[in-house]
Amino acid sequence: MNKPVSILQIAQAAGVSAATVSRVFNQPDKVRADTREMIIALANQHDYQPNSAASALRTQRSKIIGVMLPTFGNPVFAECLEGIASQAAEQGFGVMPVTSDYDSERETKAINRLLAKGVDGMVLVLRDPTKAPGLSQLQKQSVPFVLAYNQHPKYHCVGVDGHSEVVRVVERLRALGHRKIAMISGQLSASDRARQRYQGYLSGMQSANLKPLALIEVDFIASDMLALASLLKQSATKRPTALICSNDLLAFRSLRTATQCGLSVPDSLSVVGFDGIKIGQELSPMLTTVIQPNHDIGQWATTLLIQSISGHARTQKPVTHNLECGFRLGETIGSPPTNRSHLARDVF
Amino acid sequence: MNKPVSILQIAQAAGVSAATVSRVFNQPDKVRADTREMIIALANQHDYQPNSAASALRTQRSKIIGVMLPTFGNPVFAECLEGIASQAAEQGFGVMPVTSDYDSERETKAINRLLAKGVDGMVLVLRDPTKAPGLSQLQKQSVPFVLAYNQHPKYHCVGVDGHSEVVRVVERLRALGHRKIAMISGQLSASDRARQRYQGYLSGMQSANLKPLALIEVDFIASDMLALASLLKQSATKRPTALICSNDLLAFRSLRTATQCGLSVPDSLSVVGFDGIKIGQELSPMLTTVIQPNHDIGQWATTLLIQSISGHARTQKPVTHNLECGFRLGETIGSPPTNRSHLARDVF
DNA sequence: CTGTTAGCGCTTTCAT
DNA sequence: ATGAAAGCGCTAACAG
Repeated sequence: MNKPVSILQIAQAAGVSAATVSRVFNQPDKVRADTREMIIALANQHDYQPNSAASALRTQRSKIIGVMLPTFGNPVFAECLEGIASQAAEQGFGVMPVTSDYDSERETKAINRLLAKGVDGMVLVLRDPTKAPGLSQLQKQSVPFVLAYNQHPKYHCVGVDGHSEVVRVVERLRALGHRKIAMISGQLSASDRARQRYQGYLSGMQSANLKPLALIEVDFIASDMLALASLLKQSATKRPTALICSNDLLAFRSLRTATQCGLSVPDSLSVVGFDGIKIGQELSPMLTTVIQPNHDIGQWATTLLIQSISGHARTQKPVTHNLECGFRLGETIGSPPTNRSHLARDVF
Repeated sequence: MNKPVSILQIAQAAGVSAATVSRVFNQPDKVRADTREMIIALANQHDYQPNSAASALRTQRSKIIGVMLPTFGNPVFAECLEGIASQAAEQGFGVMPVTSDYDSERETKAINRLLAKGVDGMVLVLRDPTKAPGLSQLQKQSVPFVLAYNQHPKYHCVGVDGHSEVVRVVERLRALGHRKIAMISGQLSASDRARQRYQGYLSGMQSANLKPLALIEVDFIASDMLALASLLKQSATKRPTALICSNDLLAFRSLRTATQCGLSVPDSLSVVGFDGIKIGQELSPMLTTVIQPNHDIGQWATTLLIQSISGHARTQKPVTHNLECGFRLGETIGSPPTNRSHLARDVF
């Protein structure tokens, strides 16, 4: 239980005052080169590290960024967190993440825990930015924050334009010849992302001059894909030929459901995901999906946040960054079965 | 930029000393009930939160736990982190995670960053506990730590007994009739977990009176599964009938490789994973795998760590907890193809 | 049960 | 370029 070295010991060993040692770490140019190097050498030699609590107390900055995500289990957020953490580390910040499990009440509690830990700012992935009580708390205490994957004109946001991405997916499917394109989503009420993607589906269908089909809304937690199953069990002329999934996890489930219904992908059903989580490309068939730049979203959000914290452009206007998505052309989409080939298959 | 309320303001508002307010938060029973409640009311009313930096400075405890993982992207560690974070939160601790990306040098740097942030202790997932330079640093500064998923007699460890779990897998496969059972793994040199599992394979084969096949060692980062592919392309009588994968990610790849080689699973090849990541059960075929209690591993490690931090049983002997694994009987294993059915297929 | 007192280690004017 | 001094907000003896 040996005590760590303090700035004073280094100062004494160097024959200077504590102030000088402090400057070496915080404003190196204000110290003559040779003294600086001597002090650095001494510091290394003694394993000296400035005490973060003392520095935080004095400067009123913890150099810690709070992060709230729905869960670490979804690779989307895990990758995002990686982006946040690496960018933060680069700038000398640590990261303190908490999860809300997609639950509004927990969001509020989580934000408060972060606040109690004295974070300098937060990156938040909210269920719904229009009704998040925690935010007012942040504003009252004027703690900077940036939303990730959310959209809201009044706050800093970093994410993707889910709307137009889904429009493009519809276009692609249309180009392949699909006309009966359905969408499956988690509960729309549970996230603005899901709503945005669904809106994209509607617009896309309209632009493509196709009739949108009823949304298949499933409880994300429960693994019941019954609605989809009963849809897929309809005759080939009635069921959709393509399915747009609001996220990759749902796409995996849909793939499995299709298999269980005896439909082969992509011959009898095309499936497209949204998220681009890496595991999708390891599977057979490889998932076709919209690839979100999760890591970059985290990085950008962090950069933006640290700018806010540092006070550059204070009382700045809210900024929204929508990053470009990629597209993985996997093995789960193809042309829709024609009547002929369909009949042929039945005969066979 | 309104200043947060300090303990002094609450004290004045309540007509007591700062010490009393402090006691309300730290040793509530030492304060008369009515004064305590009055103070709590006042604190809430003013949104008072004890300043964590000040408290950390004074007590020399940050109430933050450092966590080092290879990556957040692997659901195994993401789930573990969730366990750590929830347990930590329960005990009033925050968590500060960093990733090492399976790289020894980064491990050392990451540990130092955590140290610089003044964490009270760490949960570590190391590449190899026998040669981790960072650990000596921790011991020198007597910062408590617990290893997760690693095994080492000299340190606190929480994990699973990969050895005997794999032995059991071999037994299962043997019971199904398999005799040519191969194992595929990431680089053994890259983790003691991989080595432990491989040893389990060897023991298991020996006990089952089977001849172990050469380990298929793949570079985990590169996606080359060539070695496996060439093995699977051999004639049915030469190639293995079952494949034990050292982790689930490898299992997914193996499944894909098998498909690409024209082998159907489980008819022509049985595949077993290790990890039990959740997505495995959403796929078709559902992955058969050993389920590690990742969340519990995180929880236990954290509990143990906080005990060490709190100084209960100081200079205690190192403890190792190996938690029980589960088993998911998915759709990727079955009896090996018999000669008869094999010939039949060839003829067809 | 409550108050007084003395710092925890660092940063930052303000001098020199 | 460097030093002296004050104090960030809180907690833990020690008194009473």
